[in-house]
Amino acid sequence: MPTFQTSPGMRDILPPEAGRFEQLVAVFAEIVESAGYGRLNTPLIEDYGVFVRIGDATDVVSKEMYDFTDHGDRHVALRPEVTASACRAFAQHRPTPPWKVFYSGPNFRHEKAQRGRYRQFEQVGVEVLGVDDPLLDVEVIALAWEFYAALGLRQVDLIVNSLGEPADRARYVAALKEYFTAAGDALSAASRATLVTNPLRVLDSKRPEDQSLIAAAPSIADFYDEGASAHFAAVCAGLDAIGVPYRVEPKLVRGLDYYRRTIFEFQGGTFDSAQNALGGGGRYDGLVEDLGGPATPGVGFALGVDRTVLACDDEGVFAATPRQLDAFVVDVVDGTHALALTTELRRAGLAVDRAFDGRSMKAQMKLANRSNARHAVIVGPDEVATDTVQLKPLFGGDQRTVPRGEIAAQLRKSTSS
RNA sequence: GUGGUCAUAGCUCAAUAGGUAGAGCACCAGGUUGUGAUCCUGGCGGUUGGGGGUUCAAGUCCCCUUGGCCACCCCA
Repeated sequence: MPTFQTSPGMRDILPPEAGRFEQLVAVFAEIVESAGYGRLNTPLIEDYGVFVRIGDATDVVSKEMYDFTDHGDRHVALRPEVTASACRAFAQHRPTPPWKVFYSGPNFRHEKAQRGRYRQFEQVGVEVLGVDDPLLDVEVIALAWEFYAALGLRQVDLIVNSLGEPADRARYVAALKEYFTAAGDALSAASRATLVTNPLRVLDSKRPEDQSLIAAAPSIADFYDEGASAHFAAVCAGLDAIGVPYRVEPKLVRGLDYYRRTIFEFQGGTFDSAQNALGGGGRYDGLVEDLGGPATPGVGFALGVDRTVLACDDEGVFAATPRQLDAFVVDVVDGTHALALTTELRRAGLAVDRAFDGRSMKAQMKLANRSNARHAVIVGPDEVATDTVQLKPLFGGDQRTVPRGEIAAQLRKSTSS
């Protein structure tokens, strides 16, 4: 048993899996950069207060924050998400809107881990600040949609809803409170507690005894004012126009307090568990202001990379693909010829590996095979004497003798063909 | 944080009612001295997650502990 192992909920991601994560982020970056989004890097550690705006009543803040007091006696926290940081950055630097940014990186939540749910988890996401247009909501949703499609995922469901304007939401919350309170003991004890702290979240209860009550609960759709109603209608019409399939779910609420109007969530169809959300987002028009900036509309999403990768596994898409090597140098003389050859070939722009420790030819050939290189470049006493190398294709084809000076050119030729 | 469940070689798993731990894969080395992916042979490899207890004897029973998984809480 090793003396040390990863902390609970933390994990190592080994090659080639870590490379796969990297590639996934690259796919995401390509899509959003092509749409005019620029990368934003914010600190992993922020003032605790930045994240409190996510919602005092949410567990994310009340009990799952990785917070501590630093040596300067500042109350800080590891970020549980990036949206609040992005808004803080906007308020601090005041870039000219519209400000379209994307990010990727780790976030932290101190909660009990499960598969696809770690204390340190990766997210990719976008945020746009300074635009009220519902067509932007559509663009943002479409980017996430295209991302899943680019990975090859097919079983992803898009759920959308609107929480209305703050006043609508307040009236709805009041109505919900009244409705569930009237239900009395018919509502589970746990949900009755939730009703006090965060009434909207009662709709998210998965307790069987609550389901019929939830189904008959008032619908947010009946509380929109004209503006919110028009905004949401425009979002739906936009999605229709570009052929992004979605389902309107009036009972969809999201956990964070800052959401206003449009909210959406992507669910993985292959997950046979409650942990089926791949990502989600929405509008958070008041957040920048809450963080001390000017009143600024905002919309964005965050997608969980860990679960997305699991979804890819389930659907058998986006497999890890290690770098294809051009050649593997086998030196059965003393290893120094491999040193010279790998250096020369790498300088020539080729991807090349070799063996060490003076292993037998058979062992080196096994390594060459395992490396998945296209060719083995073999150097033995005979080759040294004649200033040549053996070039052996590892995926079929005849081995041939190549003058030492031509190996780079030969390799490049067979690589490009 | 609560509950359930599991934990044996690097990996996937075996081991009758408690009786001194096995296989496959992987890895390494050979198969008449320069060539891999197949095949054959051999080898390395575990104080059965850790600690304590019951017993003549524990991988197998009990307690504690650590971690995974599942559900809940909550959330991406």
